[in-house]
Amino acid sequence: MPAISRPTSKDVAQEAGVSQSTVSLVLGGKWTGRVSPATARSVRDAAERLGYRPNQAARNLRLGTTRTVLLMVPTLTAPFFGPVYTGAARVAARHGFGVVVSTWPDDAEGPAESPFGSDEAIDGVLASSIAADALGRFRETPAVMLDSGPGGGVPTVDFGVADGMRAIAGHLGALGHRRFGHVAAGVDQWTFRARAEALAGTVAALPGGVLSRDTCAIDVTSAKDAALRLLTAPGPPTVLVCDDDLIAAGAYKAARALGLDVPGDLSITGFDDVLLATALEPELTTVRLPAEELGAQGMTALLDLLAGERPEPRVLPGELVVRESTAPPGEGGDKGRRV
Amino acid sequence: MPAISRPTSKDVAQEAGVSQSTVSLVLGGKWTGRVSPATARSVRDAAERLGYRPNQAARNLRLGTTRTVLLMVPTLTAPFFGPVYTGAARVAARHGFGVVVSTWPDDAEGPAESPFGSDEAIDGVLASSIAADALGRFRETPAVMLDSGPGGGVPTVDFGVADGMRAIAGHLGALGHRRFGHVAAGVDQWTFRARAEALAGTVAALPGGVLSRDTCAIDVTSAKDAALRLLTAPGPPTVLVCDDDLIAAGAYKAARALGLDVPGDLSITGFDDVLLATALEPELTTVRLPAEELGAQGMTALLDLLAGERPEPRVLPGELVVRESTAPPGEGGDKGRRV
DNA sequence: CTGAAAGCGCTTACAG
DNA sequence: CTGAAAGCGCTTACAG
Repeated sequence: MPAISRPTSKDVAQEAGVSQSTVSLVLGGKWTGRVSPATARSVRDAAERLGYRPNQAARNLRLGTTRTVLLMVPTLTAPFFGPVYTGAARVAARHGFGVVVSTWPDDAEGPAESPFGSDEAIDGVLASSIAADALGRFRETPAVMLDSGPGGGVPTVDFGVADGMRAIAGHLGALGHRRFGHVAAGVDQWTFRARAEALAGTVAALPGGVLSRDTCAIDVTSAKDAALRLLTAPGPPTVLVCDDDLIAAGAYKAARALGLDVPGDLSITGFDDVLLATALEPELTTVRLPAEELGAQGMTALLDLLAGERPEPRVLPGELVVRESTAPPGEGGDKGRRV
Repeated sequence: MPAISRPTSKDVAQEAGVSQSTVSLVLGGKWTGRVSPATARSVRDAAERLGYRPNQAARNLRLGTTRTVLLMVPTLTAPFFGPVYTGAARVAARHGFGVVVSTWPDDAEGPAESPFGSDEAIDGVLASSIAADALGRFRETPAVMLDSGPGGGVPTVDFGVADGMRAIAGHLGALGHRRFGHVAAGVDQWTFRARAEALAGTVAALPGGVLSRDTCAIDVTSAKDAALRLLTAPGPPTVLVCDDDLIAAGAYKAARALGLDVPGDLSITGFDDVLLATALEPELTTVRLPAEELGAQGMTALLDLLAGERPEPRVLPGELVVRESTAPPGEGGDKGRRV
């Protein structure tokens, strides 16, 4: 029950002294060569005067569209996806589109149990952090893949994670580190495979470089356990390269549990640069991934696709952010240890 | 462009051998006494067979609704609002509603510059963490206030923050603390006023209880500075009660900067229980606020309101979560200090 | 250059 | 108990 009934295109037509068709043509931007400039101007003035806003429901009904886009993400709880949604919703709103969110139905229950209205009618989908061939029933729907790697015959927007990881490894190598431990996310996604590969490559190219690896779930406790295993193995690493900031938080805990000072005894790096990175002590050296930009660029690409264009693949570079959790190896000795 | 044109109510009518009206009546749940049970059954079977889903655009046009609800929050960057949105969107989707998000236009620019489509047509608004009299142009729109305190003549859903704060202060008092420092959010919201009041009341009731207070923005750096001021004043507190978890992270930094062990030399508490709380070392004693539940209950209330009911005010209790950041005062002495 | 008309898919009086 | 018809507000051939 809207407070006051809004003006319709009919009202605008009457106010401007023209027909509804003319109003639609002018306001829809399809008037050049079909309506005189003077008439167009008076229609626009009338619309402005009345505060006219087209009724989307009527528009959608007529056009057979929904002006709704579905954003699918692996999980809602990771701090990473909030900004992705924000970015996507911001550009969507600018074009009169809404965004609904759904998680990938790997929760065993299957699509039917998906908490959100994923079976509602949509015009397109933004699929984040998933393999292109997992699109499933959205195969038929215009789609853009986010953070899922190139290929798959679908437009993509990705982060330059390999470059980001090389920047981290390079920074660490320059500091003098040779013994690397990789606390890897045990999640089968392109982004983590790319990180692992880039790290392995860079360490292998380093004279005397050695890399050990352990895998964990993306939560603090699991990460701490994995870090502990790496740190207590013979010939332990002098740096723990973590697949994301949350995992790095777990690595901090492992370090403290072993009485290791960060970065004196052990350097630690993250990935993503979420809020947590500066809340930790010492503040975390990490790679900033422009998550909001990912959502925004993804939505832009999807809108282009819907308009019949063929958007080019895009790569958003990450940025190495050096803070206080990295230092030359062994510098700290035992002085920073706590009992 | 949907892959295949979806079946309409006309198709269902034909399949069931009845009229479109009957289909609408049956599927709309308004058939009792107007359609025979046998007919109703056959309509439902036909709809099922065809996989019929009503066209929302047509429905909205006919009914004059939008099936869209606006969620307004103070800021999108705080980790607290993600779950609120999730909870709201979950119950909204169950009723065929969408949720759009907008932030309060305190960004100087005013409503016109609001990033989201806040001037799009909506059926109702969920207003979070704001004074009821700040509803502005949504005064006319059905609204539910979230986390904004009771009163204002609008249905409300709130957290039991006063009780939560009393639980924290009680826990601390039982541990033996008497000198309290309050690192308060310098934000004029009901929830923070309620926290301050509850803390002051509980400390005042404690024999020998004394309370100092300093104010900060809700970010780590500002919180660290405020904590530092409290800690370096004469007769410093033995515990820092922080208005939220992020502020507590700042307090941790202040403690480390001063060489104070947590909780040996100084206890610290937070509020909210976001992800950060367990990522910190030591893990944070805090009050868990059911943010997702706030969104869900708020949306339920709004849907009730839209259905013509008058939802009762609701209060969602917080839960004290005791972790490792609190201990009896002075226990640590100087042993935990770092140089 | 402009207008009259059809129709998108619903829901709801209204008539029977 | 059931159906024919109107109309929500748009956009787009079509006619002039």
